Amino acid sequence: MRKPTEQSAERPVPTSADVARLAGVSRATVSYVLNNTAAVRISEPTRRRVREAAEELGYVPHAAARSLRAGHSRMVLLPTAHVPIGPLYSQFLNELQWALRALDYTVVQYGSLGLEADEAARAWAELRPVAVVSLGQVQLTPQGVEILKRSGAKAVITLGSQRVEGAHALVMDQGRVGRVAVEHLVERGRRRIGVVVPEEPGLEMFAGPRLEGARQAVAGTDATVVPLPLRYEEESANELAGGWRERGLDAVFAYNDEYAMLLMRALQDAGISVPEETAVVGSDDLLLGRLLRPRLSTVRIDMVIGRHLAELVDSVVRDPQSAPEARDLLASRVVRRESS
Amino acid sequence: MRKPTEQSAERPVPTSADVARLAGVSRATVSYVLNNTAAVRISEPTRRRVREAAEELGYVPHAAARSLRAGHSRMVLLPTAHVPIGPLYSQFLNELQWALRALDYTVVQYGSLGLEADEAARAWAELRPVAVVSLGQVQLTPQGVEILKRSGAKAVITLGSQRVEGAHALVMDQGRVGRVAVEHLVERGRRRIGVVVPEEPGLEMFAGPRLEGARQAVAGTDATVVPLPLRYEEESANELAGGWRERGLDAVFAYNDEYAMLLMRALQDAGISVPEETAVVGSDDLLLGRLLRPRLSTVRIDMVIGRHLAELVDSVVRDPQSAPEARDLLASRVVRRESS
DNA sequence: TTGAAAGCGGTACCAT
DNA sequence: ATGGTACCGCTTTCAA
Repeated sequence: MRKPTEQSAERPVPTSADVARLAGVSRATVSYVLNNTAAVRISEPTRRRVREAAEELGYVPHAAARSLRAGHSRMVLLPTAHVPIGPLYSQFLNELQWALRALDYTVVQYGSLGLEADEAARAWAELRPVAVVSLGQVQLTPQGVEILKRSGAKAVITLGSQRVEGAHALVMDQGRVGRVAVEHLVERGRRRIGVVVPEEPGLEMFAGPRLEGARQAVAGTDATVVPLPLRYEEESANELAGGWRERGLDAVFAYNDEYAMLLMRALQDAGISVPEETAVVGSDDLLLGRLLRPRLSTVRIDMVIGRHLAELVDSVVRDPQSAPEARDLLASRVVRRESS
Repeated sequence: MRKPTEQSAERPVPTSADVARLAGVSRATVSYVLNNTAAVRISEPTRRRVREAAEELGYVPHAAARSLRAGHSRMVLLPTAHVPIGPLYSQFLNELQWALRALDYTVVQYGSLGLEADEAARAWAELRPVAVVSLGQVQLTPQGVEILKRSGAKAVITLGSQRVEGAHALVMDQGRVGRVAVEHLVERGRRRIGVVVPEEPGLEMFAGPRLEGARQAVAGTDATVVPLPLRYEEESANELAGGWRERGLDAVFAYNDEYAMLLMRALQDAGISVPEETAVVGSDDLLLGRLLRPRLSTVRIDMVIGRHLAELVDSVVRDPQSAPEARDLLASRVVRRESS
């Protein structure tokens, strides 16, 4: 039985030298044993003594020292910021982390909320990650990319709507979400189509392209698109629903299912029938949307596969020239239910 | 104009020695200037030359080397895993990160999905964080805590239902959520009270205590509690609703608002009126719950303030004895709407 | 005001 | 089969 933890506060952190001393060998040997270095043969008894010494001391290698010596790390840095993320996104994030760990990378999310683009890039660069995968929550500039690469990052990959010079871009064509939604509404005979644009910060990078896609969908038809600012609050939705008839709208693409549910309720409370008077389409295919009456039509988004992206990261790390500069990885299709 | 990025792949990462050479000074001087070391006076012209050289080379200090030399880091590690997190949680997380950064800590989330408890603790320990704040998504054992402390972590703080020996515990009394919900139902005259227990993995640590709290609420009354396993799928909810009358239940605490919405819809589809025949209470006070008819009653949970926790982390780091060992930081109260 | 040099904790080359 | 040792990038005495 050992003394309680208060004492351990004083006890210095054990190093490989401590392990070596206890095992009666050199630091080199400790390193060989604990890393199973293939190029060198260590006798079984020695191996055991080293392992036991390490165990006894509670030795854990110092990642910083290791990567300092090695001249590189296997850290993949994922910048994060406050974006109201849905199940799609968080599932993807977990897939990605899992897949990267399987490839022996250390995955670290770096909360970068409130940092300026280049300031953030410097902060990341200090950690000398071998790769940075920006999920598009934090804006990355060409200078930022340059800083990272100068600091040894082999791969800088952006996953978002817009491309950044110097970075590998996985274009998630958010515009397509808006386009298929509105194409669907046009096919259903709708002509005056509202498109909800959330006012919450952090959503612009999704909302803008979706609105743009909606506009593309009506180009060459006699339908028109009307942007509809909306806060995610009942009051805001009621206000919007209040002036609905004056705007003469007969359909709305509501950004996503949550905004759609909010707006649909407000419309119904204002006496506007769905889908007869106004059709409603959301996106993300949330389970909750299926519980409404009428059931909510939605755009189902198939996110990039995490494993796929992990492999891309790995291949770019191994050979920066290897991978294509840009790809589109966002399949979207409408799931019609009852609200459209 | 510089050459495109392909070349920079070859260019070695600039070090403080490179800056020193370019500025025509020693590495020591570079360090003094860039860190604004107060104990030493450097002439203004020299400072300028150093700064310009650093700028020109795109120099970014190497965090690992710095903390290796310093013997400590200011990294706070937050283990994360796949828990379907709501807006409450993610807001809290962002508050915490923001507050810690304001206190000059580097906050890093470490995705630990699928790692065993002690395996995870070792992985974290390799990074030599000065503090680990476990949000309860990854189980921490006393051995894990010991490993971390031996590796120099000044503060190991757990935020969860159960306490771990050696760690500072911020007890989030999930039991209380179940207790107030069921107390409310008892007060409203209900006697056979179902408690939804989600079958999704990762939720046990919330679901268990909530059920336990529900049991406490009926102790000493003539009401009873019935655990109801439920998957977050329509089919599962319909099954549960199908056998509802045979169970003779007149109320249900549905774990949270999402499960509540799912179940309430299934109950209504099965011809069971809410709240007349069965009362329903969720938790988290989601906006969407207010859109249903009847409006969903819920338990509003006031999470710990991020800034508060950040200050606790800081004070424990500065003096491990300073802070109280445990506190309860989860206020919960029922918001009655129409479903109960 | 500035520089030389030691040392943080590992790893890997070169001897032995 | 093992040990000695240089070195990774940076900070910080101590001397000049």
